[in-house]
Amino acid sequence: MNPLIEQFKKYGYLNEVIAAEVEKRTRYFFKKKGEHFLREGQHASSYFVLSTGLIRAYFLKNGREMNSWFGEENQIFGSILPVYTEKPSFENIQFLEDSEIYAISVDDLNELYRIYPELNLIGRKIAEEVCIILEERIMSLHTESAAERYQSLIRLQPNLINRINLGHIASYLGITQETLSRIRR
Amino acid sequence: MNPLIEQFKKYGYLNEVIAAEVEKRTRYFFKKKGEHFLREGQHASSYFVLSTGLIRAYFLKNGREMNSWFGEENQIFGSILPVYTEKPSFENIQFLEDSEIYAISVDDLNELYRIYPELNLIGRKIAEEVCIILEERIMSLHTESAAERYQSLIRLQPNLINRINLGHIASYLGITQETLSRIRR
DNA sequence: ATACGATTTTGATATAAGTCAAAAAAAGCC
DNA sequence: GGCTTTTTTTGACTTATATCAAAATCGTAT
Repeated sequence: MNPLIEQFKKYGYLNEVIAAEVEKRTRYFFKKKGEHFLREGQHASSYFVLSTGLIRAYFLKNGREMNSWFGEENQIFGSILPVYTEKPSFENIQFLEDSEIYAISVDDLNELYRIYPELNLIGRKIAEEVCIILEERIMSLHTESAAERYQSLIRLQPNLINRINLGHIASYLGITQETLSRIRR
Repeated sequence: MNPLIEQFKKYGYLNEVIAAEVEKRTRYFFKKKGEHFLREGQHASSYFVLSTGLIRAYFLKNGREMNSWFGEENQIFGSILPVYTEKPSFENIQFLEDSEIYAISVDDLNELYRIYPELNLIGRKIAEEVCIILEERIMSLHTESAAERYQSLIRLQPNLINRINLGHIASYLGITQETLSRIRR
């Protein structure tokens, strides 16, 4: 069973017919560290899962890269704007380690939502969970100091600290690398 | 047709049977300015729509109130945590003007999702739209200065500026009232 | 119109975090 | 192992925003 289907099953019952249809539309990729999966401006996008690897989403602000999120193994994710709307992505998705990805395109998924309406339960649950995660990030940015945001990241994604360099983490937290270095000390 | 059903219909097709079931479970409230609709710690919650009025969601941080969002007429909203999970709300919802509300409880809604699985399409679309709005707020908090966040608020919810006092807006932006006063000048 | 409470503005000073430059440390590479 | 490149830390100084206190303005009821 592919890891994408495994993730779907966490959110609700997926019968064998639909699972087979998802299987048929799942694409596997192997990507080297540094390669991109999605570029700013693209419309085509997917939900995807890493069976191994690490990923970051970033965008450009005044010519500088800023990280918007990181993804580890066995989580389902996608770029919100192109997955949930017709609008192009404003973010880029890049691999920080060699990675294996299982992905289903938005077009294929929308077709399945249409043919098998009961799949919308899983789609709803996923979007609802994304809301929870986004709200937690909003709270962190809204109410916490730089040092507190760093603590929150450690609490929510403890592995990241050892896999990602300081500059990437600082830009995710919305502070400079120098400030983060001072916080850590 | 009640305003809650009108909102649902924006997100997808709602047949007459389901519309009637929603109608049956919709509750109408009239609330005076200053009254609360939801208190921190409550589990019971709802999706709701104001036909007239204005609402704020706030929480306590170090004994101070901070506003997390504002709601105007003819938008659907709810408190994310109690609506999308079993967890109690960390926020309070209070009316800033006399308001008329049409609400459906999470329990009733979940029952309808179960009986009429096709309703999950609308539920998915709503949650997906919430994600878009939350992501926009994250971008604002993550990348913008206080003055830029104020501009973003004016762009996204231009009416609020005239209906809500400075202190409330400042706390929503994550700055002090004094700073906002200086930005405005 | 007047007086009261609520809201907004102003001023002086303090603090958190940013910037720029350079040094130190760590990771890759032949 | 020594050399290069990348990453992290340190230092000096600047800027954005917070804090505390007080004054000014606005809104509303009498």
